[in-house]
Amino acid sequence: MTPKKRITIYDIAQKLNVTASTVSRALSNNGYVNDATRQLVLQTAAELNYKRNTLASNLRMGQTKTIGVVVPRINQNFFSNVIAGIEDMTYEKGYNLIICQSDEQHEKEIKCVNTLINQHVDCIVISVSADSDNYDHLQNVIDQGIQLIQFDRVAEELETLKVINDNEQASFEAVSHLIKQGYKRIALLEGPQNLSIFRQRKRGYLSALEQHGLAVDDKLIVEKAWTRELGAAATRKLLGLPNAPDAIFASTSDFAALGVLEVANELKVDVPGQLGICGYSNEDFTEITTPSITTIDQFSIEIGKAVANLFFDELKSKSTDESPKTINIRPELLSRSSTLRKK
Amino acid sequence: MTPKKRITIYDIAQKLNVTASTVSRALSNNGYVNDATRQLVLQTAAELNYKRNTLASNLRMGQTKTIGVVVPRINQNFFSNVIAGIEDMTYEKGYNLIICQSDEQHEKEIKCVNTLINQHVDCIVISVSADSDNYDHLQNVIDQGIQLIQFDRVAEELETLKVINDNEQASFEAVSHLIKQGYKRIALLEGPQNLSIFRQRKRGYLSALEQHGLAVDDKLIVEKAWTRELGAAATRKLLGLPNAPDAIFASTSDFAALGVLEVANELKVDVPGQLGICGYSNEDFTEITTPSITTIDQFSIEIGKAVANLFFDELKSKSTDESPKTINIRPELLSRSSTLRKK
DNA sequence: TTTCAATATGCAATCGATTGCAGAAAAATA
DNA sequence: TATTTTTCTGCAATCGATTGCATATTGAAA
Repeated sequence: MTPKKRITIYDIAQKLNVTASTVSRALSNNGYVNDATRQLVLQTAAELNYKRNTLASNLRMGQTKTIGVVVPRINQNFFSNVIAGIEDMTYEKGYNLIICQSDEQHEKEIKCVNTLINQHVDCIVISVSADSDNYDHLQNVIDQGIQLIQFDRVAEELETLKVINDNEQASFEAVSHLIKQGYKRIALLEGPQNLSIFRQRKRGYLSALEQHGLAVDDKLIVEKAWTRELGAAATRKLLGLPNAPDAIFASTSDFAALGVLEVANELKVDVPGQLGICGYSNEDFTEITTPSITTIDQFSIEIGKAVANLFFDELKSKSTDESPKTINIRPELLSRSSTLRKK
Repeated sequence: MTPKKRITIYDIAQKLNVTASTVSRALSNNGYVNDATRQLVLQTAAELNYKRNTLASNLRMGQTKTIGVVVPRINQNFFSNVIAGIEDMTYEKGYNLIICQSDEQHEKEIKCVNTLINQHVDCIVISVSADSDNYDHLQNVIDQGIQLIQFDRVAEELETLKVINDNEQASFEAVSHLIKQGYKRIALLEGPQNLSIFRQRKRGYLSALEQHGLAVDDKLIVEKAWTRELGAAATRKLLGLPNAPDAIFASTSDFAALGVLEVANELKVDVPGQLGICGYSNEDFTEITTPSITTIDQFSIEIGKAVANLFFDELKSKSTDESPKTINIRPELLSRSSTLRKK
């Protein structure tokens, strides 16, 4: 790779015996330029294969038309769908996405956010990592005057734009559904309680039990069971209890639910007959397993679109006085075979 | 959002009664700076919450420490894993990734590439979209002096660094495996033949048949069946033939294989007894289906790492004379239940 | 013909960080 | 003490695009 000299507006200017100002105006279609001159510039630019240096332009304009996205995992269905949703809306408007992965690590999340700040992105979109409990880095984003939008896993205490699911409601519905199907001892696989979404899901679980007059049994609540492996391990333990559950609500993720299902199949426990299983987030595979897994659709693509729309709305309005908006996307329970005892 | 004035090195300089040069040297640890001064600068920078403006820095340095990645779909397992692999290696070295999605559209791919060129990324990594057959935009990348690395779906005629799978070999092995399992009429779901990977896979299929003395039946070869839906449709057609196949090699993707399996299950065709199914690329779900699907692991994360390593190697060597390297990652056949007739 | 507005282009500063060169100060050597 | 070397800091240019202001030209209206 010879680091070739790139063509700049000065090269075009020189060739046409005009100044860079004129070339710039012609290219950006800004201000007065003689039509003949403009045509010449455009033509020469094409001939020389000129590419605008976005760095220089952005530096001058103080605006990058770039949105930074920080998610725990790029390759998790929910997140990649949200990203796809964002991309869908921002692409048309000529915005770019820089995508970072926090790997569920607080330290890496901080680094990602700082990089994005340094890159002068116009907006940072984030779903915080599991082991985050300090949000100085996000406060920082705000202090730097960068638009901050949180989605799904949000730090509630920060006053920012947010796009969230009604997790408590969805969780309530899921557990109510299980109860209506005749399940009586419903276990909960819960996520890290420093994340509000998992607190909300637990709340939904508890209030559904209460509303239907079922007692809460702490032995049926398993902490931090949110991977396939942890879901499997939890299931082994739960099914070994003297008074085993007849349903497991994997409020953490479908991956956990998959772990549950696999152990159930292995132990020849009939699903949904002896054990009901409900997951969360409608990963693709939930439809394919035998039996298919009841889960909750979060409308991930819509979340992404909502994020993008929030950003553009805010751009237009510029109103600082109102308190920041929160968009609530209503999730939907998808009842599938893994919980359908009654037809 | 009040677009606040950000702190620059000039602000720090002013506060300490030195020049920006000194501040810059202190912050980047470059050249001579008195130790006391350096400490002061560092401290003041922290106090004022200074963030380096990467745009300005990059403009000056002519290097962005950013790698652009263009893939057809972010949310396809194979690609997100490759990205994860790249990220893994580049993150340590302080490189950023800008990720773009071509949505399998040639036009969008061109736009993505141009944006990345404008952004002055140091390297562009790409797996071309399905409907690409013209590679001027890639030639352009090279002409602009930007390192270009192709992976998986590559334009063979372009002399660039490449990381590929031995598709022909893998395909050959898969079909040989089917033959050894006693399947005699093996259908092929083939991908768009403008992409070399699909041509190679077809070649592997053909040579395996030939080598084992099986005749090629054109009726068993279905064009462009590479989504779940198309795979399903193809299967319906194939199974309706007077002389139906006893195995289907979905060389396009596991999604197509899934479509095949679903139709087989629906029609109560026994898999692997009456019909063998083999997919391609080891998507997560292939392990979960009933029966699990035989497929080919492409070692996607390794591909990503290889890409990153190629880039860094090239950075070091700067040797232009050699012809560009191609790294061949050997894929591996994973035989699972969907093809195991004999134990 | 005079006057004013519209159009076209250039000049020079700006965005923020970096760096070669030069001069000054400090330290090391003769 | 004189001389050389090393360290420290400032000046000013640079990266490439944009834009306010000034000047020049053209055309239209008075």
